[in-house]
Amino acid sequence: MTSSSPGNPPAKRATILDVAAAAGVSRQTVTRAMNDMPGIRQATRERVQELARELGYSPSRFAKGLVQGARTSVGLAIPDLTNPYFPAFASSVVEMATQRGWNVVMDDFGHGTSSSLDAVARLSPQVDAVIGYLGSDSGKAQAMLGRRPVVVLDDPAGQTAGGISFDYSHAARLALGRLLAVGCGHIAYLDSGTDDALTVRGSAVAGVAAELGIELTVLHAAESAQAAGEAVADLVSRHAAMDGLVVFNDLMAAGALKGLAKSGRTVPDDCAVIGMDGIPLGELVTPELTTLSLNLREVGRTAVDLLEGLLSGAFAHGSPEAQLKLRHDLILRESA
Amino acid sequence: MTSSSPGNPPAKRATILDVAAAAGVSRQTVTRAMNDMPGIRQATRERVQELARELGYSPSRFAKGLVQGARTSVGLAIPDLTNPYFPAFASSVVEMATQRGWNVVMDDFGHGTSSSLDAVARLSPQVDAVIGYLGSDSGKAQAMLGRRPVVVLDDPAGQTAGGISFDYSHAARLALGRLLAVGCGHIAYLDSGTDDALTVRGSAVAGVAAELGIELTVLHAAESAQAAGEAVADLVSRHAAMDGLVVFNDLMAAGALKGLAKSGRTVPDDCAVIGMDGIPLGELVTPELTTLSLNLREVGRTAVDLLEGLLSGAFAHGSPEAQLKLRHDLILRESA
DNA sequence: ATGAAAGCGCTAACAG
DNA sequence: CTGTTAGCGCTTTCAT
Repeated sequence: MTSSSPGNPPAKRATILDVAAAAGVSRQTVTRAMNDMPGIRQATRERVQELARELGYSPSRFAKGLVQGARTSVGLAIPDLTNPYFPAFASSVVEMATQRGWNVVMDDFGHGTSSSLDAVARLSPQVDAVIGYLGSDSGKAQAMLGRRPVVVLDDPAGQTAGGISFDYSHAARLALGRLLAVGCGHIAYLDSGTDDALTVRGSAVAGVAAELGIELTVLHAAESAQAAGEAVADLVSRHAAMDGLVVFNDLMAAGALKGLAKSGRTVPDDCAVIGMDGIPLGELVTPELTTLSLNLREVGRTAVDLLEGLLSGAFAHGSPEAQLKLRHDLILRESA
Repeated sequence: MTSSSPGNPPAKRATILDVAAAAGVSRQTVTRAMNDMPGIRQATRERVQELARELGYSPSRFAKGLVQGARTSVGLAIPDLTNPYFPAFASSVVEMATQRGWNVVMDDFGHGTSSSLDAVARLSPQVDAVIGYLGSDSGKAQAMLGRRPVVVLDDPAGQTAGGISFDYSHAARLALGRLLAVGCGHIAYLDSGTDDALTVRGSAVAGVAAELGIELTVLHAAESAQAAGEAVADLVSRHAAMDGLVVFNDLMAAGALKGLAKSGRTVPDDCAVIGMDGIPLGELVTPELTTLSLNLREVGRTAVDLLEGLLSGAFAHGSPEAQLKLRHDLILRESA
């Protein structure tokens, strides 16, 4: 342990004045000692630092922020840290933010019944900006933040200061093209969600399929590997001819692989499978997953760059330059 | 967009005084309006709120924190968000912290060359406490934080306010017992790290093996699935008799499964494999991974409960009651 | 229902 | 090299 003896009650925090008094100097001298500023004798500096340590003094971040105009802190709102896609994204955001000396306050609204708006409400008093997967509530989130910029991901129509969306039509063309190329004649798409409403990805896939004259079977499952596996097993039992499958994301695709295996189908021979995301998980499953891959580091970097532009005034809030669109690459592995 | 018209420069933030002036009231009235406090006429409240929105006013968290004595904010220091174990842990910490109205500042020190100490240094000015996987630097981290408590995970000898460690001997007994029970005669353990030094887990496994009279082959690999796969493939080519394998964590175990498959070994028939962690990934790989499972929600809850006790003074910093030990369960799936 | 005064803990700008 | 003064933006008394 440090000098704080065990059992110390949650004693009132020491302030700079306590240290100054203990050292018999002014508080300015304490400031100089603590922040390694010039204009102080080395002996004084050390004595003050020592005293500060003994008193367990640490400067109030509020007082400091108030007077110095804080380092920026960004809120990161994530639906579900349990889907490996999101930590991968979070990781790159944290890295980029750290490089800039920002700090990131994380909120995961996946558990319990809380929504992205709850997350933003919790974050709002703590941060200068928000980056997040907010779904269609992003407009309300921006309203909550006022002038502070929100960068929303994957909500193409979002009314926020900045947005990053994905070119799912391009992705769909890549996937469907591949499936056609390997000779699939009966293609299905597994979307996320439990009702019949298509997600943004879903409608892009459906649109491209129509364009290509593909008769697409669409099915739905909750956004988990297990639900995906069950949905696929069910489909296979009713629709034996299916020989090509595109899945909403890699996590669900991993579940689909399981479901297919349990139904006695071999991938890719009986049925080719293409996921979406490009997370490392895809290389760990068997067979390894062919997938529409996003460069997660690029997504994180883009989000942070965009936010920086918004914060500095280089980009106007809500302007077209602040609406970016990223593309997937098709990574061929074993499943298709 | 909100009322802030596009293209607004990073104008100086509006303060409560600006709003008060615009509304022709005093700043207390603005405070009352913004915080839904009583003692203000409804009409006034609405007018002030409207003006505040128009001006893009949001209260300074520093001024507020200074005067109110902040909500607590905890730093979460994580080695690598890319290993699914850590986000799973982070997720439960975030959930528990959110329940208490705390907010969590995340730092991932996995990328670049930064260390856990760098992370703590970045976090230190921002937080009231730290929870994290800090390795053996935890003592220095506690020194950096002074009186503010550090809860370190997986550093049994750590000199911190609180600690949570794991009973690896118990885990090792479970795993080696299982391998013996399924008839393994040549057991290996794959540890994390590139030199010959054993990790805490490694020495527990070695100790129990000795206790049980097992001649254990120990190998090392960097903490990634790929490195683990290569190490195992290499071992198998030199040591064909190996028929049982315990692995440092599930991610590496997943890689080991790959390595074994590529070497033409069938799991579990040719070689049984047991991982450690119990993350969902284990159910997605083929064959599904038998593993020493930690209840991650419990770990997160325990860490946050412990921190709460430390913060409130219910537990003395560094006392034995603040050193907790958790146990793994053996979850039998397909790989052993 | 509203306003005035005081002060949270710190650092920047000047003194000395 | 050290101390004094002022003020960051807000909420808490306490008046009115």
